[in-house]
Amino acid sequence: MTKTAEQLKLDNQLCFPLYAVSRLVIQQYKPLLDELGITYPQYLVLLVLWEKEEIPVKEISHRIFLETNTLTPLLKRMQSNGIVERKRSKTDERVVIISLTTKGKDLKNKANNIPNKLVKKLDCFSSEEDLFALKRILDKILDNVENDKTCG
Amino acid sequence: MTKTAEQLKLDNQLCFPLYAVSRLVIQQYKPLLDELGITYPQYLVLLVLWEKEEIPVKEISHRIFLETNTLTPLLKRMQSNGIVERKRSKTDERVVIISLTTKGKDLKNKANNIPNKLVKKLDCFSSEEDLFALKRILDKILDNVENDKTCG
DNA sequence: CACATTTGAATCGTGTACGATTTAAGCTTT
DNA sequence: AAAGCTTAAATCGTACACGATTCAAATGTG
Repeated sequence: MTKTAEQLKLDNQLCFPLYAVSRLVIQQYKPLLDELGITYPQYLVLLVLWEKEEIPVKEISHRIFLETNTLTPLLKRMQSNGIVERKRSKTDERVVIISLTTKGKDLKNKANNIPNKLVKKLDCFSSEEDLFALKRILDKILDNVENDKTCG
Repeated sequence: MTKTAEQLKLDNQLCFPLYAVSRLVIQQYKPLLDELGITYPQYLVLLVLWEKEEIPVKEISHRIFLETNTLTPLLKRMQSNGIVERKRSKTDERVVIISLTTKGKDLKNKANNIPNKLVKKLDCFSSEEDLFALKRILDKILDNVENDKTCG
């Protein structure tokens, strides 16, 4: 088989396992997040807000790499579920500031044990060593994406 | 900061970079796949079909880890774009067999250079060494998922 | 052979993703 | 200060994802 034909085999693809494992891990989160009444992308928003209670949509977008056209409806759903509030900035009317409600803050306590539970679930599929290596490589890629905008 | 609080910081999550990088890589594919008139999940289906021209939906599902409720509409779109055909199996009326049209087969030639182009794009973000390690770890995880169904 | 169970697709509902466009507010430049 | 450019969200359209349910065809069991 030629080299290009070889490369077109599913097993030789890099993106495919990345995509498959990403979805797999999110599925592992599902039952835990169901208890909090949130989805995985909503969980990411909360991770950001638990670090900084008030933040513009744009900054959330930048932090978790999701466009505003994904975030706007997502944040509206979180608002109607009583988790966050949306208000216009007084200094710049274009900016929408997202903040946590009391309910949103309280969810942090309920989420405390999620990381540990996840690690336990993932232990079934991989060694801790590999998971560390995985995180290191992925973080490096994201760093490069952030800093090196010349090649994209 | 306590250990659990520390774990709830975005930067300490494993799944987040996995999810972000997965979407990032799929975005790198986009302009290349646009030329073929297909999406990334459709490309995965084609990778399977280029290896084996006739295959039941169930087997595609098993191969690329997507449920039939995702595949059915996706395959119908591919059918209406003239890339695949769908027909019921004669020996088992429940089974739908997917096969390539001439157009679907021809797309393989157009796709020949995609893997190389992708590697070049990803070189901007990561060393080849890291990409190899990444693939090795992810493949191992998928292997374990396939073989070890006791812990899920 | 009737009946319960299993199985492969399809259907339904909700929630992302994201390119492209629009809208409104701020900024710039003359 | 008006015209033009930029920017932050929102809107629109298309395509996934996936849990839950449905439906029909196959299979297994008494």
